[in-house]
Amino acid sequence: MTVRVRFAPSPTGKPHVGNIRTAIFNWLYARHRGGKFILRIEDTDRERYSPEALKNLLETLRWLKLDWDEGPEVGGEYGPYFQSERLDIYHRYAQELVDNGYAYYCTCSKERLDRIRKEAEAKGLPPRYDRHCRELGIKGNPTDTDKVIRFKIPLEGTTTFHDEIRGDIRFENKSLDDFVILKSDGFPTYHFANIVDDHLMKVTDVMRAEEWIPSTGKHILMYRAFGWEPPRFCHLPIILGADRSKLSKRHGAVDVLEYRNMGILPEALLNFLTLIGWSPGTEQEIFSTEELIRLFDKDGINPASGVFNLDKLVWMNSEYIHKMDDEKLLEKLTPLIHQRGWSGFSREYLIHIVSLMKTRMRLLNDFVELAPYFFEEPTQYDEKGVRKHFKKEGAKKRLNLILRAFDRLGNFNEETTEKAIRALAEETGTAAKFFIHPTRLAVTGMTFGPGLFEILATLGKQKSISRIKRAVEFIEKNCEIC
RNA sequence: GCCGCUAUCGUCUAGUGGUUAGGACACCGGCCUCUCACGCCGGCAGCAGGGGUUCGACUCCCCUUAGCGGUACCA
Repeated sequence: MTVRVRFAPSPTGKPHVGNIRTAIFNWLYARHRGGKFILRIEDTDRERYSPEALKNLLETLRWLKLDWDEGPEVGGEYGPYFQSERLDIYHRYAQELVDNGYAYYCTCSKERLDRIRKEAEAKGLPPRYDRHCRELGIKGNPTDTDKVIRFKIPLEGTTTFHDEIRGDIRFENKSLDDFVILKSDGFPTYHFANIVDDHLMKVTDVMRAEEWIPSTGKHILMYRAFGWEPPRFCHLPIILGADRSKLSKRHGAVDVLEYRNMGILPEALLNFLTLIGWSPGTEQEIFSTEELIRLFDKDGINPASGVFNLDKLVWMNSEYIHKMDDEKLLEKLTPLIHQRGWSGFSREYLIHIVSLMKTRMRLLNDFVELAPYFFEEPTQYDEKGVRKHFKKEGAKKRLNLILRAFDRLGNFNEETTEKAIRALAEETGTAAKFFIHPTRLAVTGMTFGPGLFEILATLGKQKSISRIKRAVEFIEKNCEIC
C-alpha cells in the first residue's frame, strides 16, 4: 500500500519552525517512499482561527518548496481538506459512537466543570471529568448547543500502542478522561476530527510532534470503538530554545518567514531543520533536497528533543551562498538591491560585485549591509578607522601622493593601481599598508571588505579619485595632528 | 500532584558489548594576507548519578536525578 502522510496544522498564528519541521519530516518521508503528502487544515477552533495564518502557512510551505498532493487549492479525492467544511461528517460519526454506546451526550455546564476541577486540585487529585452524565442516557443531536458529546473511556484495563521510534507505550485507562469529542458549537475537538479524517483520508503513517503522545491512548480507543485499523504512529522530537524550553517568541525568531526576511535561503533552512532530530548516520552536513529525499527515513530519527542553534543555521546558509553561482545569487539579491533604491547598474557590474562579496556573505542581506559603497558614496567614515588611519601622522600627505599617482594613470585597473601604491611605499620607505588602509577608508568608509585594488578597479578612476579627495578634505577639517 | 517521553562535548549529532568515544557549529591558536571573509592546519571540550547483567559496558535492565511534554468544549 502506498504511503499517505499528512501535515495538519491549525491556522492560528504564524508558522513556527517547530511545526514546519514536522511538515518537513512528513514531506521527506512521503517523497522518499513515493507516497502522498496531504495538507489538512485543522480549523476547528473558531476563536483562535485567523485567515492571515492560513495565508502565511501556504506561503511558508511554498517558500520551502514543500508541495502537497492533496489539500487546499489542489483538491484531492478525500476532501474537503478544511475540517470546518466537514462538520456533517463528524456529526454522523459522533452520533454513531453514541448509538453504539461508546460516547454520550453531556449537559454539564462550564461552571460545574470548573468547580469539580478546582475541588480535585484542592484534594491533590488529577483534575478529571467526574463522568456525571455518562450513564444518564441523555438524548440529543450533534447540533445541540447545550450539549457536548464525550467519549466513554473503559473503566479498566490498559491501552498500548507502538511508536515506531520509541517502542511500545502504555497507558492505564483509569488515567484517561472522558474527553469531549464534539463541542457545543457543533465543531469536533482535535482528538476526534483527527482520527475520523486520518481514517477517511486513508492516512497510513501519523508523524506528529511528541506532545501528542499522551493523547494517543485516547485515539487508539476511538479507532477501536469504530472498528478501524489505526495508522502507524511515530512521534517526532520537538525543537527547543537555547534554555531547553519549548521554542517560543522570547527565544528570538520563531516564525519561518522571519528567517526569509533575514536572508536565509529556503534550502539551507530545510537542511538545517532536517538535521535537528534526524541523521543519516554519516558525517555529511550539507545536503541537497534531492539527497535528503533519498536518505531520509524513520530509522534515522532521534527521539530526543534538540535545541535550535542559530549560529549553525547561519553557517549552513553561508555554505549555500558560497556554493551558489554568481548569476543565481544575483537573482536572489535583486529584490534587496531594489529595496535599497539602487538602480541603473549594469548586470555585468552587479555580477562582478557579487563575485567580490560572495565569500564575505553569510546572509543574503549581508550583501547590502557590507557593500553599499559600490552603489553610493560613503556618507560617513568608520569611527575607529578614522582614529587609526586618518588621524595619523602623514595620512593626508600619503593620500595626496596617491591622488597624484592615480591621476597620471592611463589604465586604471587592479594591476596599475597596486603597482602605483607599492611604488609610493617604496619611494617613501613606508609600508604599503599605510597607503592601503586610509585609501580603503576613503573610498568605502569601512575598514574591511574585498581587496583594495579590486575595489578601486571596480569603482573606476573618477569615483576613486573624487572619494579620496573628499577624504582629504575630511582630514583637513577634522584631524589636527596631520 | 498524576501520567508520559527523553538523557554522548556549550549546541546539533555518529556510535547498537571490546573505539585513542568520530564529525559539524561555536570558541581559541597558527598559516595565507592590504583589512575582512574564504580556505588550510591545530587545540579546547562529552558518555547525568547509583546499582545490576556480563570476562567486558556509552551501548542491555532497574532506580534516582534532571529536562521536556500532557493533564481544556486549544491544537
